[in-house]
Amino acid sequence: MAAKRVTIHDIAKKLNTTASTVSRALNNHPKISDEMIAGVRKTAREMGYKPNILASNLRNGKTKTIGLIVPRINRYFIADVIAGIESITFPLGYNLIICQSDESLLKEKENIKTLINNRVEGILISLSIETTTPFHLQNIVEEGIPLVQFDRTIAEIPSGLALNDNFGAARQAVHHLAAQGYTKIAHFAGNLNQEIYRSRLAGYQKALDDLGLNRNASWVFYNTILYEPGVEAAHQICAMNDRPDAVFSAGDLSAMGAHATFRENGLNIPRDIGLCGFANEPFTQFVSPGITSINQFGSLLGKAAAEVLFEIIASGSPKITPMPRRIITPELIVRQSTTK
Amino acid sequence: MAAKRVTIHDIAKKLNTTASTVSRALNNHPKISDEMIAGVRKTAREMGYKPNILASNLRNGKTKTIGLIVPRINRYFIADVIAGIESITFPLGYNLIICQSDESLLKEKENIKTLINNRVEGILISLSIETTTPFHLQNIVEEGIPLVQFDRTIAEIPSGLALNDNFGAARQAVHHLAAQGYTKIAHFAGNLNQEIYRSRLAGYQKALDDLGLNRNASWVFYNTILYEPGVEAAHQICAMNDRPDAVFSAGDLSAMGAHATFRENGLNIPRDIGLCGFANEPFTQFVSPGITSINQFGSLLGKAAAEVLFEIIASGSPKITPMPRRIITPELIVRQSTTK
DNA sequence: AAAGCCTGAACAACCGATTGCATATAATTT
DNA sequence: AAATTATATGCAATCGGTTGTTCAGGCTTT
Repeated sequence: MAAKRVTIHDIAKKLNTTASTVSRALNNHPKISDEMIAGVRKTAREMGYKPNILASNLRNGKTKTIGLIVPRINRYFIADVIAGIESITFPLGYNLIICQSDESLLKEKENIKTLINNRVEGILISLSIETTTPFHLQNIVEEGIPLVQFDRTIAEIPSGLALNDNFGAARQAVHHLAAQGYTKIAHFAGNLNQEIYRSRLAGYQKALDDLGLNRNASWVFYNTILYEPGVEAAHQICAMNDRPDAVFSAGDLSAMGAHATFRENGLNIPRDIGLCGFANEPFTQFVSPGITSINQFGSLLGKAAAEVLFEIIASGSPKITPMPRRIITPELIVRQSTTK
Repeated sequence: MAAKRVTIHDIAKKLNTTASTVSRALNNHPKISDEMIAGVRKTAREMGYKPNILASNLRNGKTKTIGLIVPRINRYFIADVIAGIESITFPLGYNLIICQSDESLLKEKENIKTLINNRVEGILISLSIETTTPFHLQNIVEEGIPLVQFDRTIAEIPSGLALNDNFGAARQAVHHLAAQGYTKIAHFAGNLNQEIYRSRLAGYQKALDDLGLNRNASWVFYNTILYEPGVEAAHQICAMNDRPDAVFSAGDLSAMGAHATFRENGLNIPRDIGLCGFANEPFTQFVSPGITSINQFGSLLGKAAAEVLFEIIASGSPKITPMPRRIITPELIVRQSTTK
């Protein structure tokens, strides 16, 4: 059983030729006779030859490997993104090394070191929540490794980008709420260290301005994307004198927390209060009333990120001007929670 | 700018020594003087030396790479499993090559070929839905590559295993339903080509027998794990004269379809009909009433699978008797849908 | 028929790290 | 002081492909 791997030298010996000829024959080199090619092919098959990709890569200075760093794999959205990335890299013969930063800057740095040591030909990264400076990313660029940030990104570094149009999507969501007759719109924001949540907040604010609606500072709740903070914020809203009549949340989980809390407090969704989430998690369609949300097309985002990376790789230099970027337009999925 | 990678030869030249000494120094070989070690370390750092893992692996005949084949990455459960696997492999310095079979036997075969060509040191696989014969897996074993199946498995092949106790969990769920006073229990089964769904069905049947309850053949619905089939089956149930008073589904999505359909038809859950799913998808806790389900501990399963693989690898032979296996005990999460 | 050209294959170096064996120098023993 | 042993390093082969250069033999050209 696999006692010993067959090499091109073994094939060469059997055919009384040399390894170089076998190598060229297997690669359809033009200067090898057709009979030789056929013969090598045949015995290679008979002997169960499998090329050693390591040796080939060592010689060629390639690794055919892409590194991927994500905060955590077990989120629906991220899993979808990974699926999209894989669908691009695998057919091209590239391997994917997947690392989790566990939302820790320290682990993210370690991951980067590992990937550099593994001589990956490119790195795809969605930043940890603790990442607010780009210094460790600088290492990647200095090593000459093509870099693409996706979803959670930071600006002060030259890299490819694959992003959702968070600003536009947020703006669209608020416009939708207004079109449904809601005028006092609150926002559950995320951690403003992160670009994506700043963009969603900005989109929300821009829409209010567009519409001439009131920007009430006490209607914006920060760090409110998980379930419990959503419950908490909803309680506060219920207790307000001048209560908002709609919530646009930067995350579905907090929207879900609010959903449950509003109903417990006897508020009817969508009549008394409208509710819109972000991410289109599967549960948004199953609860009753269904929660309007924003589909991020994770798989598309993953594909876009991988494509941008291969663009950079193909260019031969890790630094092109301008660095390529791809913006995915999310889709507003309207459900009962916002349709009066 | 990474113009050129620093090698041990470069370090050797700078120190007027040889590559072998540098190599030994970096590996703390006992016969190298402390000053030499310190000196090499220092200049290595100064020159920005990064070991070329490819060359090292080629020389050692190792690849430090594990292959993973899953039907599809974008399911919550699978993502969780991958996270678990990664948490074991990464700290050990192993890379993961992740492949998706897209539920296709053909792609699964291709994936296996790719992984063998990549000289992975082990393969973790959860089978595609089309896979009913083990012939292609046989190739892996013949190549001497340690193999572990997890979640979706097939019996007729010697391999490590990491499984949920589907039989026991199903049985427990039905016992729970009976304890709540339900006596006419239906089952939504999956595709019986797959061991996991056969086990769940068997656990269901065993529980009925344990309890002396009626095994009514028309109360078992096959290929009913997705949403739409769940809706369909629920309609059929509503139309029955002798209607079941509870459903144990082998999947959460079909349970969700039934949940919606029963309510549309004016049935009260849990009073008129009990409902239990399988997988503990996030939405089961958010809908109202919450759906009792079975938590599969994907992350634990992934860790178990990886650990079993490393056991086999450590044994030095891909075939040990008996092949190691690990059974994860899922947990019944009781919610309102089954508590009268 | 001699010179030149083509074609196809062999030779050998190389990618970068590892390691068994040989060896020079220093340290120890008698 | 000569012989033995230790210690630290150098040498060279190796892992398995790849590729620039060389070379042998047959074919064409004039």
